[in-house]
Amino acid sequence: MHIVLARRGDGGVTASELDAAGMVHREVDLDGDGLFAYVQAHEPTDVQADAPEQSRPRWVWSSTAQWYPALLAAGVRVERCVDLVLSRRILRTSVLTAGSELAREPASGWDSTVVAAPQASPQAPALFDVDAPVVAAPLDPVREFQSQLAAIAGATQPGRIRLLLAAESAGALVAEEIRFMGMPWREDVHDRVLTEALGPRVAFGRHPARLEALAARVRELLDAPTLNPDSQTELLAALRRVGLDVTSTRKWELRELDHPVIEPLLEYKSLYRLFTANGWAWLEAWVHDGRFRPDYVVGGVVTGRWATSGGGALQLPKNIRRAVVADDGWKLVVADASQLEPRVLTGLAGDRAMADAGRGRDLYDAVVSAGVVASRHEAKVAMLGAMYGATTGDSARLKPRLTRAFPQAIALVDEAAAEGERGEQVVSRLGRTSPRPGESWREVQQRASEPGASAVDERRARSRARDWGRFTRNFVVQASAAEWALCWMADIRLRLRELGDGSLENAPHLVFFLHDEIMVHTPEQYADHVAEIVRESARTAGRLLFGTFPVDFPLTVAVVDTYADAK
DNA sequence: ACTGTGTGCGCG
DNA sequence: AAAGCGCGCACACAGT
Repeated sequence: MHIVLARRGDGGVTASELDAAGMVHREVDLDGDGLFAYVQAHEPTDVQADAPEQSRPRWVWSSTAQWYPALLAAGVRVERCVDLVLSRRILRTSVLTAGSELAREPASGWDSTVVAAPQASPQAPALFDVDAPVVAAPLDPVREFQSQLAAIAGATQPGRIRLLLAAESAGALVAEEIRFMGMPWREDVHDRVLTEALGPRVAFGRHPARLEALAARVRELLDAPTLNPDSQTELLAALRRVGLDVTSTRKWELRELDHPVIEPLLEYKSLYRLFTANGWAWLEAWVHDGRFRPDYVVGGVVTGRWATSGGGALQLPKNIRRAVVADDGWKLVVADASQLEPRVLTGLAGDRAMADAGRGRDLYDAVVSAGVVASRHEAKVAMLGAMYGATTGDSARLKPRLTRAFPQAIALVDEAAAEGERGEQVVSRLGRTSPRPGESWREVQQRASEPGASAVDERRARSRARDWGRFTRNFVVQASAAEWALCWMADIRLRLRELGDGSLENAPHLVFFLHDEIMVHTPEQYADHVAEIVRESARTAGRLLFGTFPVDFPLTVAVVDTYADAK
């Protein structure tokens, strides 16, 4: 059953209970507290956990980021939802629903809705702020949902798009639950890591001693007493002045140089990065009461990957992962999918040879064993290059061998690239569709095809076309991998509810997600069970995306006290 | 003082 | 080796 929640002008909420055809058969008016009680009453409890499917509601709301934090703060979890804003974005851009009224209607408030995440004080999510309009225009979520149902029903492959929307919405629930619970973060450990590397903390605006010492050493060795080593321009000039033939200050270029300044300079850059990106300022801004609360943006990347806004949760450097420590009596279960993208490509292409090669073992080792390339490193470079569209170097050189060994898989990405070069859209496994190239792209292509086109015009057009082709080549794989990860995580979330008392606070719950990796914070006694769930959910995700096609998705699973020990 | 762009580097 | 995909963030610097 679907229940649509809508805020009324008077600050209350109307719950519209829909029948199987999507028509309203009952409306209930609720105030703030009444909403919590109403939602709680409709959620399956432990006792009803195996109640029939129909009895479990799917909450339909404008956006999960808008509605769910207050429910969580009130102690109410929901099992399933429809996030209308996220769903609409998919439906309006997918080629599977391109013919629907929803896709053809002009943009409305539903498209411009800013899905504001609760900010400022994440540990105390605001309860319903009745004065804050959810959206600018009065939008009717019942009507919107019905319109989306119609679009799905008319889709060329409704099952796929339906699964995608369910996964996207489940992801939105996970993102809010992660934000609500937070990732366990030991401020004292983080401080120790920083102090060991940089020296003791100093006042705001100053640089720690170790950083200052390295900067002084660099100035001395470059004979540049006023050099600001953070200035790329100044640094490049100073390096050239001492006779170093460099074109940039990137570390992989510096690393190749033979000069006494290189070592302290590289160390300076590394420590400076730690200091600015994940130093004490970051700690103060993002960690409170022993929890880091990532600010995920679900579907924030065109491919459907999550993005973050602030906090940099997707870029936590390895050297500070020591600060992620399970609570006393708890464990972290960290799992990542091994070689997710090439395995997803295997499923997309239905490439039996590749599926057989990778079954139950490291895929890159398998490519070596098959005699395709000589080393694991080569296998990895060749595979990634094929998916990213490498044109030079070892990767491009090895590609023909990969093509001979796995013709179907390589043909799939080559075809995606060719479609992109023609300005066409490409589609993920479940229906997420790449954007059309922009106006300027089309103009460049158009100009090159006209009679008076110059060689420069043609070269530019070819170059831009190839650029876009590399994007669409990667899109089909990355977007489908993101779908696998969403299905994986959504299934983990549902299974975890069956452990412990089913609450978030006292039972295993997700605390981190990173493209192909998840982390569960769990009471110690459930850790092994959680590890098993995580593996089982990977099998489920594979079946959801690829049915009976025998591609498997092995995981690396670690039960640890600190994230740093996970790999 | 504010905004946009380029550079560099962290992650997958 | 550091190119071939997708990001966010911090800083320097140039424009206003």
